[in-house]
Amino acid sequence: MIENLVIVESPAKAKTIEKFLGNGYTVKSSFGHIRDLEKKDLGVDIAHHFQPKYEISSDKKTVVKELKALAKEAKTVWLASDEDREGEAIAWHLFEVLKLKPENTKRIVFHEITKDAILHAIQNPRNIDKNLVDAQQARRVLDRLVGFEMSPVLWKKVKPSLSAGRVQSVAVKLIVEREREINAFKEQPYYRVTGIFETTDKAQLKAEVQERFSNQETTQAYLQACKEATFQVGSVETKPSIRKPAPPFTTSTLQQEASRKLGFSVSQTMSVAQKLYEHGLITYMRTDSVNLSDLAIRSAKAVICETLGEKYSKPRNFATKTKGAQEAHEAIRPTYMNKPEIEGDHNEKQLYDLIYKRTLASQMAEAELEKTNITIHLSNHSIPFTATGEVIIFDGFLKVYMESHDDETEDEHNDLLPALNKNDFLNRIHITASEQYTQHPPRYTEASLVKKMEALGIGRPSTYAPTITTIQNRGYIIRESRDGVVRNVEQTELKGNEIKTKAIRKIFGAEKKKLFPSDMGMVVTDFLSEHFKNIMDYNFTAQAEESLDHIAEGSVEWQKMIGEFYSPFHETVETTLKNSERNSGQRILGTDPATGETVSVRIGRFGPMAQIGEGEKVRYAGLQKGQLMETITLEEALTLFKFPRKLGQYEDHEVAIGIGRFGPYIKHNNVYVSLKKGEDDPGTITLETAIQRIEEKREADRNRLIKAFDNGVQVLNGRFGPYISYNKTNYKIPKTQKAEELTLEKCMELIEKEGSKKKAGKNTTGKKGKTTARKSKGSSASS
DNA sequence: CAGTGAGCGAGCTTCCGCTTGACTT
Repeated sequence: MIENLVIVESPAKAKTIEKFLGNGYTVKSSFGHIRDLEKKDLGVDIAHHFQPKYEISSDKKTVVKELKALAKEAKTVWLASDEDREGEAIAWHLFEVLKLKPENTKRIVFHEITKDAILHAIQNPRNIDKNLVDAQQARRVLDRLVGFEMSPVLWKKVKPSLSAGRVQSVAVKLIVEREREINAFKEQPYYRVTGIFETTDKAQLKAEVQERFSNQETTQAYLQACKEATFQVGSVETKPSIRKPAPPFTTSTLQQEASRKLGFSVSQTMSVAQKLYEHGLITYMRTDSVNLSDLAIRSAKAVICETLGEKYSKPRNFATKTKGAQEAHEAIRPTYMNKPEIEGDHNEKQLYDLIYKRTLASQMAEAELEKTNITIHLSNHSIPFTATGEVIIFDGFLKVYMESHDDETEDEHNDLLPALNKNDFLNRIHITASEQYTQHPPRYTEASLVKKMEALGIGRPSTYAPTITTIQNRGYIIRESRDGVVRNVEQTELKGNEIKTKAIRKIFGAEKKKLFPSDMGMVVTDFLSEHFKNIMDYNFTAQAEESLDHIAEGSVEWQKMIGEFYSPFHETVETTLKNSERNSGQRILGTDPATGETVSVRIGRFGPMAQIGEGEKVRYAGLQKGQLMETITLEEALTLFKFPRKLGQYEDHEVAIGIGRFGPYIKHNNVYVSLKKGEDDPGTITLETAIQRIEEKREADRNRLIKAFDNGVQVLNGRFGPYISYNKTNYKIPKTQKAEELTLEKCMELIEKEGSKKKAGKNTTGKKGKTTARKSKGSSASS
C-alpha cells in the first residue's frame, strides 16, 4: 500500500522531489505526454465536433502500466506536471488514462524545485483546470489539421513525402526570404579612413573618419589634404555610462551564447545541458523564463560577497519580455551557486562554466564606464577624425561575464586614450584609406534562427532544436560553410610625405555554418505562400495564441475556435488540390546559342537539374552544389553540359573532367580525383594540371598506408587519424594504441571487438533503423 | 562516391510539444 503517489514529467525531477518529500511519498515520472492523437489517420473526428481520437503512445505503454498499478493502491495521487498548457493536459490525460477518482486526486504545481516550493505546493492543491486543458487540445488539433491536410497537398503538387506545418514552414520561409534579400542586395564600395596620431608627449592614439567616402577621387583628395594639414584636438567629451548584466539563460539565449562562444549547434547544446541536468548540476534546460528562485538569488549573493566583496553584489530578478512565454520553470542556472567547477567532459565543463558565470553575473553590480569622444580637426578640411575610448571605472559584473552579440564587429576604439585637451596639436604617424564593401544582411545561423522564431512566438523551448533538425532532414535548408571569393581591394597609405596605393587580397562572402535554403525549400515556400497565405503569415501563431488564451479563460469553446479556422482552411485545401498546377519550380533561362533550343531548370526526380530542349533529343544535367535554380545564369547552366570533358591521354588512358554529386572530378583509368577547391576550374583545367592532381593523389595514397598484412588487413591514415581496414569495413583503433606498433594478432583482436559492437547495434535498431534510412534517402535525393 | 530525369500506379509519407534513451559517426 502506497500512501501518496506523486507524478511529475521528468525522471530527474522525480528523484530530487522524492528526497524533499521523504517517507510516505512515492514520486514517479510520466516522461512527458503519455497519450497523443492517433498516429496514423487524422486522429480528429471532424464530423463530431472535432472529437480527438487519443491513443497511448507506443513508447509509453510500460510507463502507463506501471503508473496504473501504483495509482490503484495509492491513497492519494498528486498530479504534479508543469504549470503550463501542456502540463495541464498531461495531468488531465493521466487522470483519464489511469482512471483516477476526483476525491483522491490532487493537482499541484511549482515553478522551482526547492523544498519550500514543493511543500508549499502540497499544502495548496487545486483541481485540474479544464479550460487550460481545452486550450491545449485546440492547439494540438489545430497543428494536426494544418500538418496533415497541408502536407498531402505537397505530395500531390510538388513531391511525395514532403511536410508542412505551422512552425516548420514558417521557419523555412524566414531562411528563404533572407536569401532573397541577400540576392537583391547591391553591394557598394566605400572607403574607410583611419589614422594613428601622436601627442607632443609621444603617446599614440588611433582615430577614424566617421564619414564614408564613396569614391576614390574624394578619398585621394582627402589624403592630399591630410598631407598638408596640421591636426588639432577640437573637443574632448567625457561621459559616464553604465552597463547592465544580461538576464540568466533561457533555452533560446543559452543556445545563442553556446553557439557564439563555444561553437555548439543547438541540438548539441541541448544534449550537453540534458547531461548536466541529469547529474543534478543545473536546473531544467527547456524553459522560457528568466526567473530565479529566492534560494538561488540568496546563494548567488553569498558567493559574490564572499569571493568578490559586497560592492560586487546586486541581487535582482528579471522580467520576461518574450511573447507567449509560459514560465513553468526557472531560468537555467546551476543547482548550487557555490560550485564554480564540475566534473565532466570538456563540453559539459564549458557549458556549465557559461551557465555559472551568466547566472552569477546577473546578480552582480552594473559596470561603470567612462566614454571619451575626441574630435581631431584638420587645418584645411572640414571633415574631422574622431577617436573614442572607453575606460572601466568599476568592472562590476564584467569581472565574470560578457555577453556576445550576433552583429559583433571589431570595435576599433581604444580602451584608454592619452590625456588630451582642447586645441592640443597632434602629429600624424600614418593614415590609411582602405576600400570596403557594404554588407548584405547576414544569413541565419541555427541559433539566430531560434532567436527570430522566439521573437515571433513560433515554436517552444522543447522544439527549437528538433524543428531545425527536421527542416534540414527534409532537405528544405542546409547548414554549411562556404569559402568566400578573393578580391583585390585598394589600400592607400599616407606616410611621411608619400602617398602610396596598393592592391591587397581580401576574402569576401565567406560563411561559416550558416543556413541556406535549397531549391526545394524555395519552391515549397512559394507554393505554400501562394495558396496558404494566412498560415504562412508570421502573425498566424501569435493570433492563434490569442484565441487559445480566450479558451483558457473560459470565454470561448475550443471546438468553436477550431471550427472557425477549419472551414475556410479546408476549402483552400480542396480548391488547391483541384485547381493548382503541379509545381516543379521550372524557370526558363533562355536559348542555347548552339542549337537554339530552350534551356530551363526545374526540380526532377533526383533534385534540381538543367534541361536543354524537349521531346526526344532532350539533354539533362544536375545542378552543382551551391547553385540555386533561382539565381543560376544561362551561361552557368550551359557549362554544366560541357561535361564529361575529355582532356587527352595519360599512361594510355583517357583523362576526363566530370561533375558529380560531390563536385568536379578527374577520371583516369577508373580512378577518381577531386579538383582542388578554389584553384582548379573544371571548365578550363589543362591536361597538365590534371596529371599533376593524379600524381598528388597517388602520393597521398602512398602516405596513407601505414602497414599491410598478408590476409588483407591494412592500417591506414585517415581524416580522423589511423584506422584498420579489412574486408571493406573500417575499424577504430583505441587512442592508447600506437598505430605503427600494431601486430596482425592485435589487429584481428580489434576487428573482432569492434565487429561485435557493430553487429549488436544493427540488431537492436529494429524499427528505428528503418526510419533513419528513409530520412537519409529523402534528404540525399534533394541535395 | 563519381548515375539518374519515363511510366505503370501499390502503399507509404505528414503535424507540434512533452519527455528520455538508444542509435551512429
